[in-house]
Amino acid sequence: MTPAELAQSLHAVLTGLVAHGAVALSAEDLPQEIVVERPRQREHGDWATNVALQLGKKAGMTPRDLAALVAARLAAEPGIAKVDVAGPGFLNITLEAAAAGRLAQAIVEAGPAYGTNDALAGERINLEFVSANPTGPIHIGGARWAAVGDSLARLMQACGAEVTREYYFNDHGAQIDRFARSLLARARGQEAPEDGYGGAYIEEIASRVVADAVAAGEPDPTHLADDAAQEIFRARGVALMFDEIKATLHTFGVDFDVYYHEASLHESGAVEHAIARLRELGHVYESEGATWLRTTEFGDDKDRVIVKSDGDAAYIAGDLAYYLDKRERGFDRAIIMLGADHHGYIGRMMAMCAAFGDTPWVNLEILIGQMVNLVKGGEPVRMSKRAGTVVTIDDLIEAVGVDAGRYGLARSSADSAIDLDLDLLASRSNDNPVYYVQYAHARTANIARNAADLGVRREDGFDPSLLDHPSESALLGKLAEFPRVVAQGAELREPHRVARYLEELAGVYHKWYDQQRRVVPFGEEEVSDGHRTRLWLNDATRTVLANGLGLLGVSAPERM
RNA sequence: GCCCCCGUAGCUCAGUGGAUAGAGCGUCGGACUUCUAAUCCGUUGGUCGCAGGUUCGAAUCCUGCCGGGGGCGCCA
Repeated sequence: MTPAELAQSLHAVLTGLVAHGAVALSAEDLPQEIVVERPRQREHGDWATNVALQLGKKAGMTPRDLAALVAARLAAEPGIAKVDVAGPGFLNITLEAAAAGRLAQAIVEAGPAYGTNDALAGERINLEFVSANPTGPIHIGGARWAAVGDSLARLMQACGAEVTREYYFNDHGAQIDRFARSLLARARGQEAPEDGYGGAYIEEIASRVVADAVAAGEPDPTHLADDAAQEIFRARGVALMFDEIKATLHTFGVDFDVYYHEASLHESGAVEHAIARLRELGHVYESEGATWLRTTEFGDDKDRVIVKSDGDAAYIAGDLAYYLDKRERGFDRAIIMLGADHHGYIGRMMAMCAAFGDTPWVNLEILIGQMVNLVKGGEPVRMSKRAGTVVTIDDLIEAVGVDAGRYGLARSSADSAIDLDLDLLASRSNDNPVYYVQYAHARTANIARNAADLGVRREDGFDPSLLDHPSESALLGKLAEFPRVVAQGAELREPHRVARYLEELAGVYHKWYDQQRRVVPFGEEEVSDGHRTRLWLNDATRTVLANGLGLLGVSAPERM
């Protein structure tokens, strides 16, 4: 019996009480979703609900009296051992071992589907993340969005959404020009320009641009006039840099469905189209030689220039066009993940969304994630793109591997700035919780192998009433929480909840392993239903660990 | 000045109104002749930044302060 099933039973009981006039409430007063949770104290039972506390006042009775009414009826339901009223009016529910234990079989049979739901079924979501400019390798901050964004996409897919992962590829504008000038200068053996980029990768890309051009039978671009040379370095350099970024992300387990070129918005007329649309809607005006969007009408602090007085589109014009394009491509919801340094854009972006007639925070959602600070030897690491002292995803992968890197970045709330201790991560010690979780999975796999060798087969028997040890009850309860974690993680856009849950699950599993060790028969012992049933439980745990790690894009090793 | 995020154990961090606030690491001490000790058990550890408010109940919601981080361009 799962918490969701209990919630249904509770709802049925309450509906019955209302129908019989035992409680002065109408059916609409009942909460849509009755919260059934694990009580903190295990001795309080398997599950608890505060529903009587919530409804007591509305029903004109004390929460305890209401709880007592519910308890009497709920206790009569099959599979429920007892229902207690505690404290101010909590209902503490204890299940019969068999009712709790059947979950093990249900999980194994559901396999990869266990934990999924259809809360977002039919919803088309465009999730834009990373979107780092191709002027250098992706640094540690971008790595955080790669890990968190990809996991969020997986979570929303687990809830039935159709998710498109999108990377907005800025190949247009002043930063790209600086990048091209930096490449050219380096190729000519000159100092990087004042506002340019430094670092070894500039040298590498610059020499590859020259080599590629020569190999293609073109003249050495270093010898061309500045403008022509710079254009070659821009086009080829951006392409090379972007290929590297894609390859790195792929190694990191993150692949995008769409790489959207900013330049294409300007070339295709999408920008003019968006501006024309806004003009039609009456939100555009001309002033001081520039074209403005009246964002203040929709809550922004000031109006925004969309076409500068020199006739060039302002950066936000690209955002306007891009958002409209996403909507016209059929997405119900555009979600954009940005770093904390971009939070100031939220106001204008939401105003822009409203100006198009859409609903802010429904059709457009902006997630802000805080910074990643690096610590090495107890000292903060200063990063500088110009000096080339940037810690990149590649550095991270090299130091700790993909699994530890992704897990380390995804296990903290994006609302918190995190300190990544490079020494700790690089030490490859078991301080890293990813090993704790992965080891639990490897252990389940190992037990399954041993069981198979000794003739313990799931299909030969399953008796859930045998799962009556406290550590088994704890493990079953934790397994039952998984679907709720998935649903909440997706709804709140907080993949870190999955990681935290897995750490808890691994903990109760390791404890069970330590206290039971009875999946495989010892010595002359005959294989019994006890062994088989515990194998079901072992394999159910394995299923959930694998499903959870899958949501984080972290591997679930069979052996460690 | 205005806006956003954070402030919870020595450290890194969980905890979207519920019961005695948790985990890992760290300290100290235990457990491998049987399925992986990358594990487990015990021990140590807290004015949840401060002050008010909301209510049956606040780490959680509201207001004000304090401290840390980030941001407030006809840059991209």
